[in-house]
Amino acid sequence: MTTYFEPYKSKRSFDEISNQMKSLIFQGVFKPGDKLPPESEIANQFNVSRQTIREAMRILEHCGFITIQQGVNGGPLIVDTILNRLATFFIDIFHFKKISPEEVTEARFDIEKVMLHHVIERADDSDIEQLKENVMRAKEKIKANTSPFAENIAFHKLLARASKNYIYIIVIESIMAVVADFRSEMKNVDFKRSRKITQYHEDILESIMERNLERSISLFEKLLGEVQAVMAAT
Amino acid sequence: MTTYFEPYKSKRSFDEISNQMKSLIFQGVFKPGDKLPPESEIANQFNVSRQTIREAMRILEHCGFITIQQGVNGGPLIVDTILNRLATFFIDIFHFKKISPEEVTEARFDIEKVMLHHVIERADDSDIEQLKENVMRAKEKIKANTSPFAENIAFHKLLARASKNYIYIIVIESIMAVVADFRSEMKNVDFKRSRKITQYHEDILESIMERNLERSISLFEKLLGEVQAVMAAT
DNA sequence: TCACATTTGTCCGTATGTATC
DNA sequence: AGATACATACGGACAAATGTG
Repeated sequence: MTTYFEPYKSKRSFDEISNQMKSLIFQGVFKPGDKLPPESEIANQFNVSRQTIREAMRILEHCGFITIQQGVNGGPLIVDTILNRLATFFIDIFHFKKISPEEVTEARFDIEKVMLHHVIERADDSDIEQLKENVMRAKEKIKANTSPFAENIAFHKLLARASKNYIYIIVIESIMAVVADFRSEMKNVDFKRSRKITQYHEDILESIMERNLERSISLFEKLLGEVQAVMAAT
Repeated sequence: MTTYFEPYKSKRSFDEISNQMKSLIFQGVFKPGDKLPPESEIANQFNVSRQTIREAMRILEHCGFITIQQGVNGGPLIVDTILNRLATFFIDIFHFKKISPEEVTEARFDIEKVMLHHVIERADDSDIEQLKENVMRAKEKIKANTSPFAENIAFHKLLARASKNYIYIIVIESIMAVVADFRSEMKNVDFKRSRKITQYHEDILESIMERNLERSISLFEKLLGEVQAVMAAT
């Protein structure tokens, strides 16, 4: 039995309002960078109280569609932080369900390896350039005796972008957020391993520039071993 | 420059409160099924107004940690609908970023195929049983001349569970939500193709029971062709 | 069936904090 | 530095929903 009619009004006003605003954003009526009127005026326009608007704002804020600033010329600002929100959502699931690092590493490398097929095919000059810069910055950090961890994480996000498939971007971005979260709980930093990982990244980049799928896959497998060792040290 | 000290109090009270409650849930102090005190009492305990608590509740609700009921014996109830929330999040991204169905299908089958390695290895009797029931229900629907679409979607979610890796469960659950959302926007239902898809599912299940990886992969590729045809008809 | 108690949903008015000009 | 405009927060009130006697 399917329903044919939408209810005249959803149960709660703030749900109705946040949904309406969401669909305006989807339609492109509001775009990132646009400023919304202050709470009080939105309340007037919808003919509801400010409290109701505030609860709707909490929802939109949590979805990554708006941020809110206090003070003169403040108020709700349309933004696009939806990927960040998704990443924190993944981290929440991870804490809640107590997923093991081994599980994450397994799926992550599975997925990255199939993704690599598309990267080898579709990476353009801009992707290569960004990957080069990433490896360069990582090597500089190593020289300065600081950890290249952030760059090593970013390398995989850049790979996902080079696949030109947004699903991979979403998934890898989320998984790497979990990986970073794990690492942030680790006490000791293993510099030797970080250096090895950066070295593999450089080699993988080279194999991508050669469009050499076999080599890149086998390098990825070696990288996996290194990462497993790091994750096991948790 | 890293920060060493947390601020005594985060900027906004409702953020502080929702974060505190989140971590209590992570620690297992509150478990699904538990009932929280009514808003007014929570407000008293935190020594803030009811309005502040309501905004914190909006956040927790949106994260999938609580639902709220009105009336006597109502109030906030701890639940675990986090996967549903994640799925709707994916759908939002999908609408916002206007991802094409082709992109989804490509990544989906890439990922499902690597996942299949683990399914073949790890599927236990309970998984097989559930998959059997799923295919049976789909075939019954076809006999009754109704669409087995819901069952066909569920088949892939069951496969993910059989992989015994929670990352796959999360990812496939989310992607299939997007696929279902797509389909819900489609006008015409192609019964012939639905029937073929269910037939492939039955064959794939058989190959899993045989622990025959090669056969299951090749069946998956044929299934991909069928699904691509359906998605192209959007 | 009806009244009642409890709890969320919504409103108004007001005060305080904060960022900008 | 002071005025302005905005979000944050408080308290009290009533309406609507929902289970109970």
